[in-house]
Amino acid sequence: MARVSSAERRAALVRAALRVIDRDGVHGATTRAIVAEAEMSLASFHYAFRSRDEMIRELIAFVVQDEQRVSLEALDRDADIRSAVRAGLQAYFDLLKAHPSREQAMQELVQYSLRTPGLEALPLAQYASYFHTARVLLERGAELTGMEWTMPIEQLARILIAITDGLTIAWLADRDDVAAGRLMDFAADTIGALAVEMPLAVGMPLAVRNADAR
Amino acid sequence: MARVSSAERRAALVRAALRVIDRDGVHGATTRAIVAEAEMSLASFHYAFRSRDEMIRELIAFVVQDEQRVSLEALDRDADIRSAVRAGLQAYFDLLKAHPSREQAMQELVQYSLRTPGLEALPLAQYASYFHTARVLLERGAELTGMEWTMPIEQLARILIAITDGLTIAWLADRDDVAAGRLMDFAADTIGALAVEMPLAVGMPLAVRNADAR
DNA sequence: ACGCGACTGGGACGAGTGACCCAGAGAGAG
DNA sequence: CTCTCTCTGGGTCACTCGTCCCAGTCGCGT
Repeated sequence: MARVSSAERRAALVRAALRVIDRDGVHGATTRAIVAEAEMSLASFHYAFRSRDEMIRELIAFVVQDEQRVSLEALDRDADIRSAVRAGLQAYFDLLKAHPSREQAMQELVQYSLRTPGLEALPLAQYASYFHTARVLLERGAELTGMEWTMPIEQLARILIAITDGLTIAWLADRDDVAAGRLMDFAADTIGALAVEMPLAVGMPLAVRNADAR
Repeated sequence: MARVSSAERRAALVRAALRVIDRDGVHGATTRAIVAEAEMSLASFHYAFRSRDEMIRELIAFVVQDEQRVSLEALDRDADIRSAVRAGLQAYFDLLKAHPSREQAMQELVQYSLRTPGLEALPLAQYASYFHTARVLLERGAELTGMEWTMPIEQLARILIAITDGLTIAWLADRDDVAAGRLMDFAADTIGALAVEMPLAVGMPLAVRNADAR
């Protein structure tokens, strides 16, 4: 094995652990499975990390940051807010269909953290990040379509995350694409109905504003 | 240990396993932990069950049946459908607050089954049962308040379950009672708005037509 | 070029794990 | 009462787990 810095090794181990978790679940992410995936020796693991939990902690931080990045990139700019929300949900759902075990792993990580002494605080941060991301998405979506929300955006963000989570679990259980589609339709209709046209600013017609919003 | 029938022993072990899972999670439900909780010997476990997985299988069947019973008993008969839905959600949320780890365990069981060869089909049955229960609750709720649903009840049931699951995960992560309350308010408003007064009718043509529409 | 210290590989340890086995206890049938 | 068959207790097996140790190695600064 080539000699690399401890920091690089930590990152490589976290990436390898993610692949293992994706494939075999959190339970299957043993130190041996991880170092095998990373093609390292067991000793390298404990040279880079004090313990497995320390690695899990770093892994969760990485995942949270990564999810935030991905979903912010996926923001769609559709004609109306209802379509924008629907497209956003569809984008997530396509991701779920493409990598079901990855999304399942995210939920497993929450469960695992909640059960593991010393890691109880991580889910709080994880969900704070989710809510923040949802909030940013909703804000940008409204901005791009010239609308504004009639409900505090924190509440909207929580609704969106709840529906996304619920959609995920149910779909993982029964893989019913049609039902998932209907659920997303409903969510988009409902959330879309909570936006109203932004009052016209002085000297700024709607068409212009829409054009600028790109 | 007293001599009891194999069937009783199976039931006792399942109940003990549920207590262990409630306390320590699915991961902590080892055969030894379960027999210790049930105050039996390890041999009794493998006399009653061929394997741990066989016990888990029976446990999930028991849990699904039990949840259905409990939620059907909790049906409230409030003045209007919106309040009825809100009260139902609150009843569930109170249960969640009283036994957080039990609801977490239910989700862990889904994740575990999805990851365990031979148990992949169980979540499908579990969610079919959830949807059925939600459906019955919605039907009875509408009936008691003299309303009828303007959306196919299967879709409504899935919405209700999704929101409940999403509510559960988020609350388990951040324990924000106020936000959970607002989410339930929103769900009740939204779902309540999908019911209309049942037309008084000799022979009730609309209701009959709706019933046929299945 | 060379020594030092960061890094690696293989092996080992102790605690658990699910599964299994067998001698024997004891309740119920005859 | 005695026989039979279900059920029990304790012990054991093979295996996996996280963690640790130590001899050796190789890059880097001097």
